[in-house]
Amino acid sequence: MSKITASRKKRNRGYIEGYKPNAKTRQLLEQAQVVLQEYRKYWPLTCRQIFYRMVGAHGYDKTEAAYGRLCHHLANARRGKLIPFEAIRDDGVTTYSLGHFDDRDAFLRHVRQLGEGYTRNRLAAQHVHMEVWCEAAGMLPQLHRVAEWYSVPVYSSGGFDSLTAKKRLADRICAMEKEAVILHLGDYDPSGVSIFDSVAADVTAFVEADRPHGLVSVEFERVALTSEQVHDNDLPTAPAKATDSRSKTWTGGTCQLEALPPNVIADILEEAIKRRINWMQFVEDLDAEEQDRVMIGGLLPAPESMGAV
DNA sequence: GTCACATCGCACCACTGGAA
DNA sequence: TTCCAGTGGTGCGATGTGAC
Repeated sequence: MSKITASRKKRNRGYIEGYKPNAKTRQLLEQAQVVLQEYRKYWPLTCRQIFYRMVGAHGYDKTEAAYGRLCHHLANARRGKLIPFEAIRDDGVTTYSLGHFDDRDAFLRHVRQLGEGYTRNRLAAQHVHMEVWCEAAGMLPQLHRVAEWYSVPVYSSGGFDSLTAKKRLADRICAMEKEAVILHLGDYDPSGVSIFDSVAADVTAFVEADRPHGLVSVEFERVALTSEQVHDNDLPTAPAKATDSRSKTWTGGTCQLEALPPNVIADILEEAIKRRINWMQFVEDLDAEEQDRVMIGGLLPAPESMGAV
């Protein structure tokens, strides 16, 4: 019978108690903490965003090895409680939540909360339907915070490549029976631009084939990242990979979306949404929403009927 | 020569695990 | 602590293969 022996070094599991990084790592983590504090409002940041801010603000090496090193230390620092878990987003988890309740009172409380937080779909009466699609799934929470006020849904382009997702998008647009605008945020590189163009062509073809009438159309707007934004923000670029077949027709450098500071991305997106909004209609909807909320409040179960809340 | 289909290597991202 | 190779799922363009 073989004897199981402990390996020379065990991988970190759970929290790292008494985490004491060496001086060089400590300096790296301090820089990361500065970036996290600077953009506290935009948490959670992705590792890529922290990386690019460190490249820009602290002269950190812009290499894949340096990025890997940073990810490694950020993971340890979170296990070591030096950096809060909620500061960084690195998950790709898909969740199926259950619409189940502990008991009747829990259900009634839920209904009351829903009513109190009632929000109208502020896009429903607009002449144009909008959606935001982003290549980096980790940035969705930041983009959602901007788009939520306008009832603009945010999607990850992880599924943008999928034929099913493209058909579903076309179906949604046809069902809306009005103009649609897809605001896209992605890297400035041959693959990113090529995928954007092919998706735009594919969805447009589906919409044109299936639309109920000629007023239904779709426009794809590349909100970020553009060559102008790379230039205007003096972003760090890298040459296009020679191994990528699409690089042959590409001129100039490439740049990751995360190289743009979170506040700049938020401003760019908000400006793109605002440009399409009919403000008179928007204000009318806000007024109607308030009236709806009062009316719904009167229909909700009284707090005393739900036991202790 | 043309077409359809298959295959290949690549991109994306945040790790993970093993070795040094 | 650092480095390297690998993982997951999908679509891209380029190239190869076979049928007509």
